[in-house]
Amino acid sequence: MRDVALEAKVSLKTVSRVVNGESSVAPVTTKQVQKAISRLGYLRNEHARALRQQRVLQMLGLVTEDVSNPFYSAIARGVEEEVRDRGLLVVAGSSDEDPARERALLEMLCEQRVAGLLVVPTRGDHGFLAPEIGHGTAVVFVDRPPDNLGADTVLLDNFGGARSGVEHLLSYGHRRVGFVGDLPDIYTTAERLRGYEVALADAGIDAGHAPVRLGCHDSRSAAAAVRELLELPDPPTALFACNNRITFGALQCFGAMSRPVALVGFDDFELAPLLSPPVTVVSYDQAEVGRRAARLVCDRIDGMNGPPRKSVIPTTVVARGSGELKARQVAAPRRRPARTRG
Amino acid sequence: MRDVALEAKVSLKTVSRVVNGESSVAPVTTKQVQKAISRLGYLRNEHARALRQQRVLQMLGLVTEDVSNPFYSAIARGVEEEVRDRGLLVVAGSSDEDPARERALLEMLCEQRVAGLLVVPTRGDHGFLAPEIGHGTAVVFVDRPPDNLGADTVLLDNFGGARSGVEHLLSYGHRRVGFVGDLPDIYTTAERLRGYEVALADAGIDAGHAPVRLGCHDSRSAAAAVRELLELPDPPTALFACNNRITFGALQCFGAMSRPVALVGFDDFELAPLLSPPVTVVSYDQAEVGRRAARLVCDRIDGMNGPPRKSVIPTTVVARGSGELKARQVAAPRRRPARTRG
DNA sequence: TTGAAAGCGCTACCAA
DNA sequence: TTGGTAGCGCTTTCAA
Repeated sequence: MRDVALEAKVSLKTVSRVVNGESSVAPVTTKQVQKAISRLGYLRNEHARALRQQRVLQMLGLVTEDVSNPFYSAIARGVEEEVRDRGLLVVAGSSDEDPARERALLEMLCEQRVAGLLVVPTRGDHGFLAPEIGHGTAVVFVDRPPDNLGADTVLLDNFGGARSGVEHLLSYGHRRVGFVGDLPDIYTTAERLRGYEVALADAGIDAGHAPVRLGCHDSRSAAAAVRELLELPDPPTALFACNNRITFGALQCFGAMSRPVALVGFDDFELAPLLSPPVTVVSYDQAEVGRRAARLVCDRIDGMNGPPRKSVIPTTVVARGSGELKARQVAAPRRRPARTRG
Repeated sequence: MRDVALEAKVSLKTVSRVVNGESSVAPVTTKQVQKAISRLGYLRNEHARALRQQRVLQMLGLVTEDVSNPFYSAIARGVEEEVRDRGLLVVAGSSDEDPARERALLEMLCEQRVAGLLVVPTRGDHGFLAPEIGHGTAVVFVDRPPDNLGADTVLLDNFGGARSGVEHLLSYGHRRVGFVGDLPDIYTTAERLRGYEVALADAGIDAGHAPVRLGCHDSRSAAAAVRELLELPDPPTALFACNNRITFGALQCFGAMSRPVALVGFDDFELAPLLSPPVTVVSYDQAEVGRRAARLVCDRIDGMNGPPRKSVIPTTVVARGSGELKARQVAAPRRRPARTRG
């Protein structure tokens, strides 16, 4: 900026005024300065601006489990759409469900003085964010509530969605409905499992002895778990898949079977209508999760005070075929012996 | 930091030394300072650091067409993995193929003084980046080369991949192979179309009259284009889909047909093996695109000079079923009249 | 081992 | 309409 001032033969302050589009500059001077700017390829330094103005960076931090998982990248997209007009950029990082990595990311983002933070929290305590929130950083928790911390939160209707999905299966005559999910210490898994159990209980089915497999974090392990369930002495005729990865695992497993059992999965995905049978899912507006979180965080940036707010995104069952197979249509699976015994 | 100094009853400089882990501080002093830091919840200000040190922000900017497209989010993931250990964060933005929006994003990122820029360029001139590159910003172009600018580039083997994919189809006896793609002013489309044409020409087929449909940017329009091709008087018995969106469109269209034509698509996707028939694709390591681009940009950040480099990611044909239908197996499609005529 | 002072690039404030 | 000066929070340099 100093160089520009020299080049244009005006004062530093005048250049500053031109760069910031202040009105009180003579058109001739403005021209001169702009010429000097483009001659020198000058670009104003946001650090110095932010420092002087006691401002934060025009960025939002977004920490999810994995930026390449479609669920999270849809959220990222929603956030971006919502804050585009405010000139905010989005810094996205993947925690890989590792609390240490998540904390490292969040602390880096705080040091960079981002305007706000959107977090899909891993398990464990997030109390370390309390001082930041105290210092004015806007923090919103997404998809899972924070442990040990009061902060704005956007959640899905996990319980209601899972319950409706399972009820949907029950309404087609199934009595033996399996559940496959990730670790139950993940909030969404626990809530969906609860929805499943309540749906069973309401139908007079003993949820205590229901065919449940947990701890599946990828489609491979989910496929193995599904196979296990289908090889039980009294195998389920229908399956509830707790998230998109589990659904993919179940589909992998079905690929090897002559006839699939009924299936409803939590999370919609682009190719669901193209599979055979097309996959019935518990669906919701994924980008809206991001948009709503961004709105909450912007409110706080704009100075809104008050107690933590909670926003819940509704879900709907989208029937496509896989969830409408009737219990009596589903063949009692051929009792294939496990490979090791074969 | 001043407050911490007062609280710990030491000088500003001593606090700075502790914060930066410099060795020349007495252990007792260090303890005191650390206590004061945690009491006050102090966090150092990266703006002031960057300003004083004439440093750039510890961030990489990544501008793609759409962060929620799996192809681009896989790249983002690759970039993140590669730079994680260097403590770099990734700011990701979507251009939506709009040159103005892309330019706005890139200029914001430059103003924020990011350490480097990774760009999947839209059509149009990128000469406006030349001064930035001159000022030392590391820029790498990804997936498409820059117009009118010398810069490091990571590309796929678009030509070779498409050619192999089409040759694969030809080897199953097809003589009438369709091509559906996006606008040909997108570099990847043009290269893949060229690969298609060369493969046809090498097989003695007149590429000039081949069934080609371009300008499809989403799966909807791709599905319409595929339908058009299949309703031609002399319809193709095989189809080459120019990218993942086109492939999805073709699959949508096939869903309504009794028997699909042979299909090979550029870009692999998670559910490809689960469709019926499983989808044969031209595949490559998506995350490696991001990793390699990140390596190039880091080299430049580390001061490497020299002429622009180009890195080409190899592709392979992954045969799964849809691309191995023989020409004589594919039924001459029933000549369904167009809806308006029906 | 510790501290004082200068200055990074910019804008707020006051003066002309 | 313009310009000078101070200072944002930090690190660098030099001195004690």
